[in-house]
Amino acid sequence: MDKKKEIPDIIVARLPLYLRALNILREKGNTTNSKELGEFLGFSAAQIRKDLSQFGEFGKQGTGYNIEFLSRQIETILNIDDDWKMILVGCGNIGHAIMNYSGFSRNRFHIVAAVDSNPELVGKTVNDVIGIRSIDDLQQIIQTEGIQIAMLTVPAAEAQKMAEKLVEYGIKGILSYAPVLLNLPDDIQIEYIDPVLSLQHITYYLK
Amino acid sequence: MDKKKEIPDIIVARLPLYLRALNILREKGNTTNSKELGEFLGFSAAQIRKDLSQFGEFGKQGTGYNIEFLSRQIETILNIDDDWKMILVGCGNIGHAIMNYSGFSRNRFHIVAAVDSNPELVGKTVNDVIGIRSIDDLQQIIQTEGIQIAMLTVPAAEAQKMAEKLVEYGIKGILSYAPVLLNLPDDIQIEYIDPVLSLQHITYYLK
DNA sequence: ACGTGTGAATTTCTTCACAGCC
DNA sequence: GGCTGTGAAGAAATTCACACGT
Repeated sequence: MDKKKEIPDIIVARLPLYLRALNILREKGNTTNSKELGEFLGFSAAQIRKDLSQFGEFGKQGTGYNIEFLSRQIETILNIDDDWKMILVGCGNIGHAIMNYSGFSRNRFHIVAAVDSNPELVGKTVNDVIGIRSIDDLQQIIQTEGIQIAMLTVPAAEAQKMAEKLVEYGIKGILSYAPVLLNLPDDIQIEYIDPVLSLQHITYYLK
Repeated sequence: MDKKKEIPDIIVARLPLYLRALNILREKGNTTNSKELGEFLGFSAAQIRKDLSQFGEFGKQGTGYNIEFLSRQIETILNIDDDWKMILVGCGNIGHAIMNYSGFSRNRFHIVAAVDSNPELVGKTVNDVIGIRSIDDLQQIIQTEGIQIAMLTVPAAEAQKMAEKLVEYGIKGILSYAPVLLNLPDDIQIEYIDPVLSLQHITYYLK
């Protein structure tokens, strides 16, 4: 969020979509172009070109973009050309679903630890891999494993306090499933997932 | 998406956030103002006023906004002043977590049916309320219950085909958890939830 | 005095259109 | 001929700043 802030966040947010499109287009050949990519994603060809040009010159006139090459470039830009360790904080319903979801590790995001404050859950193993540990071990886990990303699935009332602890222990990015706006230092990256907000957005257009 | 389209979608998308903030500010008094609301959400006071002014004059000079009144107004605008029925399509991990999540019905979004194509799941009851039914009953369920919203949690490869069926049977809004862009008629409202995209956005700013 | 609602100014984002290279 | 990368133009979103009602 420093030298990086030159590039508008709205553009950064589209890069993961480009990547996803490329992963599908890859099956149909080894090059693509801004028109095809745009049609696939519902953006204009010009926007695709402008966006990508912020980061370099990845295409060739007359030819378009080499899919493999462009994918690699975007992965590098997004810092996802290497593995990330994550900790899951809160092992209720959502937490369990997350532990059982293979999509994270398929994309190089690995849940290496899970904690919960409920003593009844501590010690249980989910998915043959992740053993739920006590929240008292939080600091130690984060620091010995060198974890930078947390997924927060605790009740709304506890989210702020827990997020502050995570930051204190060294977490730099939080994906929060709790329906509350977290108030944290500016250098902490936060993303929210709240399906109720999405539904409320949908219903505006219904009826 | 018709007469409504006068108002930019980017503004509509903020209304649910305003509502969420009001629900919390409610505990501290019965009026608020654009400055307080803005600080709470990280928006400018001017933006809050501009946004709300698109829909009416909800505030009073010198006083601000009555929280109860404003909440009701926003609920009406978003069409969430009444209950909505939803169907859950796909009862795997995410589907199960959704059935067990009370946040939907707390916000007047009720899962009234759940279907899956896996015969082993059909007949099972989750959360004492929802019995999983066969995907063959999809059309009949949607039409007899008059359901307009679906939550789609099937594998990526099946999402497009399933979404088309849902639309054919009368669904108007889809909240999709599948990591694929759905290609559907313009009058169908779609929102996506994909935590991997959120993580890839976070990592851009890390390291 | 306080704080809304709103035109006007400003900033940001998107599209246009074309020179230049494959 | 096809398609990129990019200044310039255009559109959209945000902020400013203030008249006006309470």
